[in-house]
Amino acid sequence: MGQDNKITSDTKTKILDVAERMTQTRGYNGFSYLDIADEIGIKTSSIHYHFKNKDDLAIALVNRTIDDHSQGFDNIEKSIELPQKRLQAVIDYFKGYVKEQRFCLCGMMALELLTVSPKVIELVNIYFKNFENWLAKQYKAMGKTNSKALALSFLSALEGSLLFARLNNEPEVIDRALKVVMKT
Amino acid sequence: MGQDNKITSDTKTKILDVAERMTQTRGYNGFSYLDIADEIGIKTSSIHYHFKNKDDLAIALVNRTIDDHSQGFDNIEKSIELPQKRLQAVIDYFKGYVKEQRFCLCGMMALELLTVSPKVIELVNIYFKNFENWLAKQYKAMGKTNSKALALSFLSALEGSLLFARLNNEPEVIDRALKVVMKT
DNA sequence: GTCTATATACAGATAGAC
DNA sequence: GTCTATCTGTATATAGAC
Repeated sequence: MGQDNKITSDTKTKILDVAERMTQTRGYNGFSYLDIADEIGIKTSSIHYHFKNKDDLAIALVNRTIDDHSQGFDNIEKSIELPQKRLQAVIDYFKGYVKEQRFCLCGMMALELLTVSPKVIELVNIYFKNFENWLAKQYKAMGKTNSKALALSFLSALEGSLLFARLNNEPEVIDRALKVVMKT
Repeated sequence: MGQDNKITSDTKTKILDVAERMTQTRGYNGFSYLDIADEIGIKTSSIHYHFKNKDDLAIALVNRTIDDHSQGFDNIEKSIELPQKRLQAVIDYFKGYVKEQRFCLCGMMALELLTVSPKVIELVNIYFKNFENWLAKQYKAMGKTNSKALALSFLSALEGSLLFARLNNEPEVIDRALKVVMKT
């Protein structure tokens, strides 16, 4: 989903890229500025220059994901005609997380709810509202009257099955878990 | 699910109780021995006496949850006749987590996959296998031929919807998300 | 079984030189 | 924009007294 073309490779972007991956793989409380700095080959004070504190970094991460996935949804709609196939494209995108042992960034943040700032949680909610609305739009285009309910079921099954798929490195678990909401 | 009757109140049990709640609310990387000690009113060295290191604590937590939920499943089968109602009992149990801002303990551990020991992950897998098998058993009792697939769908939707229900303190989200797998 | 005292390591963060 | 140096706080953990 979104652009795979990370053109820029300035420090700020590198920091975001590494922090994003670490948040998805280890959780937001599972890595430090030193972890990022060491991987990039800079000092922690340089990270503080770009992101005054870790909370700023979290906000930047979620904001970037909101934008990135928003573009991703647009791209899917432009390139794929059938709503059903569009949903499958989303599934395939998340299946791609499994091999890298990534979880959904906003899902991870949502789970760390009580340890991050309210601003981050507010943004996480925006991310999921966007996601849910887009899914409902697809179900509506499929002629479903209960499109909102189906969108919630899809999203829940997606996040939950991603948890299990990642646990044992079995991407196909996602397909199996979502079969019910795909042929409803 | 399981026994609500925590009879013993010795230090070891108190530690487990607090650590369990903190793991479910803040994540396993979201609290320290000092957090536990302060809440109970003891010193961190006393925790180390009962659990040599934090990994031992994690293992004890997951083992206790496996036992507790195993009993819970037995109790549900003994007290409820209809498989459909049994599934609803499980849903209601997890809905109870929401008001306390708890997530599934093993789900949380599964998400922190790369920051906990292999032994913990092994136990988390056992927990979910037990859960899945019990669910499949209920679906089979309902006359479903695809009981294994339904069990996976149920479990995925449960974990995923719990994430969203907890995010905004809306227990009913779980019911809405699971409607599809409940009337399949 | 719980404490005090202590050790080592690392966390997030800032001041100021270059 | 990145560095060195430093600060304060906290993490996990151990030794040994009581």
